Amino acid sequence: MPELPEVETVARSLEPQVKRHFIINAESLAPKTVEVGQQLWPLLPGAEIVRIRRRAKLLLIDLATTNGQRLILAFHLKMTGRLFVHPLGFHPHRHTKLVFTLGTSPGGPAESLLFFDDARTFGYCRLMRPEDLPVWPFWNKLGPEPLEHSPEELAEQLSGKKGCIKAALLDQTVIAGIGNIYADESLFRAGIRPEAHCSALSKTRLVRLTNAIQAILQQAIDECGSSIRDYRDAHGNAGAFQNNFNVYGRAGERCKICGALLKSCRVAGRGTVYCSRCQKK
DNA sequence: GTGGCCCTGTGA
DNA sequence: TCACAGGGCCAC
Repeated sequence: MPELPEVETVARSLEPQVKRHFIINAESLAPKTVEVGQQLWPLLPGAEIVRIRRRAKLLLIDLATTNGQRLILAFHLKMTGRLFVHPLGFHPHRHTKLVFTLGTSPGGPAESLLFFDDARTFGYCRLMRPEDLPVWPFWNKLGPEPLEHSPEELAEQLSGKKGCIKAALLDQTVIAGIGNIYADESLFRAGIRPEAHCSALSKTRLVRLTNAIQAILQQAIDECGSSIRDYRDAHGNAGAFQNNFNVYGRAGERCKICGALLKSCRVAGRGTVYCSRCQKK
């Protein structure tokens, strides 16, 4: 569920709570959650949290160890991953995968707890050195950030692709950070059918689409993301953008623009909702 | 290209 | 009870 706006919101809400804090202890309650980097785990105690940032749907925690080495904790929240800061004494529950004990000096005392919870266990974390990032295939292949390039540049990314436009939007190597919700919402706003072939779309329509992507992602960030059921920011607050959905989750309801019944189908293996009157191939 | 897999909570 | 939700990866 967390897509670009949700991960951005988590990063923004997490940073003021943990930046310049030190990891006193790092405990993994579910070994599979740490996909890569268990051998670096002993370096975590004493490490300072320098920065929280986002790339695509990844949340990155930049760390400086006691001997000045840099480390990166990369989280993919997938559908149900959450990062929360809790007061000391807060107990892990059945979905808690990682517990970081934090303090404001390297040797303690402990002052707060950072939990990584994940009900569906699709999420993961990788502990890496900075030089490991560019040789991580997933990272290496990520496409451009949709809010850091012009609509024309993003349209160019989509223009040569084979297959349907929704599959291209979900492909993280084409444009990074878009998932099922924002793909459907962007296609609706641009008046394009999800199953339209990229090759059949004019440059004008592709630019209309990339403009829609930018507007929707920015509005979603401004509203702290979309909360369907699981997603919360690092304070536990829900987002508000779900109130603006035109199509996602509204199959069988009326189009807000034309009143037609919204249709659902499967495109690129994902549940897809669209308006057959407002959206053309 | 599609479909299965990972996994659990939800709702019909 | 069971379909469904879905990001990324993999086999086909």
